[in-house]
Amino acid sequence: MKNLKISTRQVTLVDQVEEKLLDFFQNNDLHPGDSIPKEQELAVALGVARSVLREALSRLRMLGLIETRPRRGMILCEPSILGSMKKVINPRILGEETLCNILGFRVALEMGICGLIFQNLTQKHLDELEDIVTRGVVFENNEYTPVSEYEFHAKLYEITGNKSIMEFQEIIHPVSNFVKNKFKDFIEPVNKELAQQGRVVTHKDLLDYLKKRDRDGFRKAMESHFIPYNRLFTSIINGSQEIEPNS
Amino acid sequence: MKNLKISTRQVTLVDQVEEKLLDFFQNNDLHPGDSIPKEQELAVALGVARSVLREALSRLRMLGLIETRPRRGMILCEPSILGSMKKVINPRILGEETLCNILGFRVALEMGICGLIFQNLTQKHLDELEDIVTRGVVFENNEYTPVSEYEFHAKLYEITGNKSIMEFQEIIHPVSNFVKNKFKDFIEPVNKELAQQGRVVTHKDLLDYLKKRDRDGFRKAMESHFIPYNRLFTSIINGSQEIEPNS
DNA sequence: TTTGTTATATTTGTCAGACAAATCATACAC
DNA sequence: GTGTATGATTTGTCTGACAAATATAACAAA
Repeated sequence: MKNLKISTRQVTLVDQVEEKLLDFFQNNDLHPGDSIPKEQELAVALGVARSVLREALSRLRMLGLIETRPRRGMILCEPSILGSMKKVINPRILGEETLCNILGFRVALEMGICGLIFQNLTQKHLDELEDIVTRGVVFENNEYTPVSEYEFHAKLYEITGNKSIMEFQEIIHPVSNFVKNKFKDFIEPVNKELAQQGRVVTHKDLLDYLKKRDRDGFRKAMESHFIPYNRLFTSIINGSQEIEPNS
Repeated sequence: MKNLKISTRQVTLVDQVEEKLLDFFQNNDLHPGDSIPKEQELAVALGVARSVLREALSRLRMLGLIETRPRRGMILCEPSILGSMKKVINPRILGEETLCNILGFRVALEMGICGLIFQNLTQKHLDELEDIVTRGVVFENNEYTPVSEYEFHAKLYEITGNKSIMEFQEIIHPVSNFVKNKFKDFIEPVNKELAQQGRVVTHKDLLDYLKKRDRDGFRKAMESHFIPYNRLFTSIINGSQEIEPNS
C-alpha cells in the first residue's frame, strides 16, 4: 500500500480538470473560433470550485488554446505550436545534455532543409543572401559576428517557406548562442585546426554552391560547417566531464 | 485613446506574475533542484492575491518548470522541452496549413538525421531494423501498416541517440497519421503512380542502403520515400482548395 | 421606423478568508 | 538513543465578494 502511495505522483484536481477540458474540446468537435461555456457553468458541470477551473483555464490560455475577453466569453484558438517552448527554453535552467540535444536537433534540421531550400530557391533569395554575406563580418578563425551568423541561417530557414520551421529557428537561436559561448574553449580550437587544414567553409562558400545550384556540394559544405558542433556532441556524450580540445 | 485601448491586448495580472516569476528564476540564478519561496511569501512579495499567484504557478507547473509536494514546498525542475507541445498538438484543432508545416518539419528533420544515423549505426541497430522490416506488412501500393511504418521510422530516430529528436518523433507521430489519413485520396494515387514507374522505395530498400553503408544512396532513397508528402505540400501551399491527384 | 442614449445585467478578473490533508518538527515516553 | 504522539506549517480546495467591462434591453428622439 505504501509503495503504491510513493509511486503515485500527486494528481491534483486542476490536472484532472485540465484534461477534462481538453477532452471536452475534442469530443464536442470544437474548432478555432467556437465559443466555450462560461466559467460558472463549466465549474458546476465539472463539479469543482471556480478557482480550480480557473487554474486549468489559465494553463490553456497560456498555451494559446483559448482566448477570453471580459464579458464576451471564451473562444477556442489555434495555438502556436512552439509558443510554449519559448518559456521553457531557458539555457540557464536546462542541463548540458539537453542543451546539446537541442543544438543537435537544430543541426539535423538545418541539414534536412537543404532539399527544401533548392526546391524554393529564387533569384531574390540569392540577392538577399548576397547582401547578408557582403555585410557580414568574419573573424580569422571562421567565427562570424552573432548578427551575421544569425541573419544568414535565418534566411536559409526562411527560404523553406515553412512557418513552423522558421518559428523553431527563432526559438532555438538563443540556445545556439549560449552553447557556442559556453563551449567556446572547445569550438575555437577546432575551427583553428580546420582552418590550418584549409577545410573551412564560409558563408560565402555556401552561397556560391547555392548560386551554382550544386545541391550535393552545398550539403557537404553544410556538413563541414557543422563539424565543430558534431565534435562537441560526441565529446559530451562520451561523458568526459572535462572537455578536451582534441578528441 | 480609444484606438490604443483596442490595440492593447488584455494583459492580466496573472500574465505579469508569470513573467515576474520567470525573471525571478533567471535573476537569482536558480538551478533545477533549488527550492522556491512558499506561496504566501511570493504573493506578498509580488503584491497579489494568492489565487493570482497560484494561477501563474499552475502554468509553470504544467510546463514542468516547477514541482510541488504538499508541505515540502516547491522546487525548480528541468522541464521537458517538448512536453507542452503535446497538449497543443491536437490535429483536430490545428489548421490545414499548420498540419502540413508540421509534417514538412518532420520530413526535413528525417532527411537531416541521415548523417547522424550513419555516424552512430551499429550492427545491433541493423539487426533490430531487419527484424522490424521482416515483421512489417506492406500493401501493394507501398503503404505500410501504421505499426510497421511507425516502428521503422522510430528506430531511425532512436539511432541518432538524441533524446530531443526522439521526443519530437513521438509527438509528431499522431499528426503524421492524421494528415496521411486526411489526404489519403491525394497520397494513394501518387504512390500508385510511383509504383507504375518503378520508383517505389520500400523500408527494405532503405535498410539495404544502411547495410551497404551507402550514405548518398540512403539519402536519395529517403527523398524518394517522401515524394508523396512533398507533392502534397506544394499542392496545398499553391492554394488550390481542391487538391488534384496530379500536380 | 430607425437611430442614438441610458440603464441594467452578466461575465471575467481579482481579492480575502477558511478548512482539510499531508507532513515536518518537536516533545515526550520508554 | 529510539520510537511515538502532538502541534505547526504548507499546499490544495472551497466559498463568497466586489470592480471593471460590455452586451442587452429599454427608452427617447428624429
